[in-house]
Amino acid sequence: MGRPELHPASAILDAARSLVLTGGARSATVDAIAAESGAPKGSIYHRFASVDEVLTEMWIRGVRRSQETFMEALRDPEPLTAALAGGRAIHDFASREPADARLLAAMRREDLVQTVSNPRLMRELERLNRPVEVALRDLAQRLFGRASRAAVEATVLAAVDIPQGAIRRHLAADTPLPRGLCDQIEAAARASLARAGATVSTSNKGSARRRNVGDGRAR
Amino acid sequence: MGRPELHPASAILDAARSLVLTGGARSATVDAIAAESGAPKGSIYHRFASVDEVLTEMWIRGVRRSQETFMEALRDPEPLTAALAGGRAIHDFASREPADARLLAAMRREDLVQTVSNPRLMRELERLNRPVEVALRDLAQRLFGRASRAAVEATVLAAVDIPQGAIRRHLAADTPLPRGLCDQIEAAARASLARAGATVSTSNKGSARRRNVGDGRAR
DNA sequence: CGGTTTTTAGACTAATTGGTCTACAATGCT
DNA sequence: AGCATTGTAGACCAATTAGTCTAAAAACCG
Repeated sequence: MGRPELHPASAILDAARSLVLTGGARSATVDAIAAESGAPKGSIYHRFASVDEVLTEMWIRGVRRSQETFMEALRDPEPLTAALAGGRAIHDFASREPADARLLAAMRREDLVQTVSNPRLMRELERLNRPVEVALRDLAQRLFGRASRAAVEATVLAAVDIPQGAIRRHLAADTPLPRGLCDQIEAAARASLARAGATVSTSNKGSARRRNVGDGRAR
Repeated sequence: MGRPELHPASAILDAARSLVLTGGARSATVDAIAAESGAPKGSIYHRFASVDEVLTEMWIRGVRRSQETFMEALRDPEPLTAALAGGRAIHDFASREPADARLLAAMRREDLVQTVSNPRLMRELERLNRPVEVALRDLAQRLFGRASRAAVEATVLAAVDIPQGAIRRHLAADTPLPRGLCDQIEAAARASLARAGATVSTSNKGSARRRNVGDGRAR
């Protein structure tokens, strides 16, 4: 029913993403998005209430896409395997979807929260990461036998922060990920967890046994 | 000689940085910088040719500051110690200079290069990282006995990417770095280097001996 | 003091930007 | 065909933005 769309929302988001990637967040104006996508301003405002919404939806789309495989990886029954698979999922997503991965490396949630006014999008931004946080909490519990702040932090470090740090420079430079990086990420994540095992345990006064993260001596 | 300055350049850069940190790159307009710093537009344009120059100088200042201690750390005669000290320097800089560290976590060089027109600043942006690259190349040579692409990549991963990845989330959220993070970074960096030792060596057909990075078996 | 230099101060202009509005084109339905 | 619906198209407007310009303030110097 109705006229078929010539410039789908996804194409507009793609154009916005392309602009952000090549010219920074400041260059993604409505006119620039219109020029880049070929869609007239009318069509853009027909789908989105404002530029902020375009940018926010663009970012949310990228996060959702990246979360899919990551969450899947975390479901592995063996917690250490799950943590390392999470890192691998982040690495692989960067190879498979470079545009979205580069976007997530270039923009942070914090950059959007300030400007968004639409309450629906605000809530969405707030809740977007909840499932991942829950999954990581659960993984921390399985890894360390508890979900204390230190345990969760160590889990996020190994499964998210180290992998993201390892790929970020290559995403920014738009160069392929070096061979062997994946293995180095895994080794780094493994070692950080082992090292955290000691810390988390010592703050535990010895009540609950450590699990699955080695003896806490990194070497 | 001449009227004393009421609004020094550094204060204007501070205001710009504060805006970028709290409202994203889009919110750092001349008027906003003027309001934030208290300096009138005239004073801003008296010192800087354009907003782009303000943002670029602001970023360059932050990079310079962060490079100082990092380069110092890399000078350690023992290469493995130097690499780990580099990571520690990045970690410590984030605690000591949170504003600049947060800025560097929020903005990338790539976001500036596109918009800068001043040739002096363009060259400065290009050369800014050279000394660090040279030092890292040298460190790779000392660590792996060569400065192949793989060796340099592994060195940068351990000394820069992993530490930066470990602190980025905390900088974005403006929360203090967790206790024990520094040790976990060190363990991760150490393991990534050990793992890279194997890769770098196998691509070497066995001619030059590995040095200083363990036997290449992470565990 | 009068002259010079540097900075402040902000009114002003031109361009860009976000956003609105109306006319119309292309489809499905009856 | 006639009508409802959905999307295209871009002229148009108001607000913001970058950047200019002139006047004067505040220091130093001889």
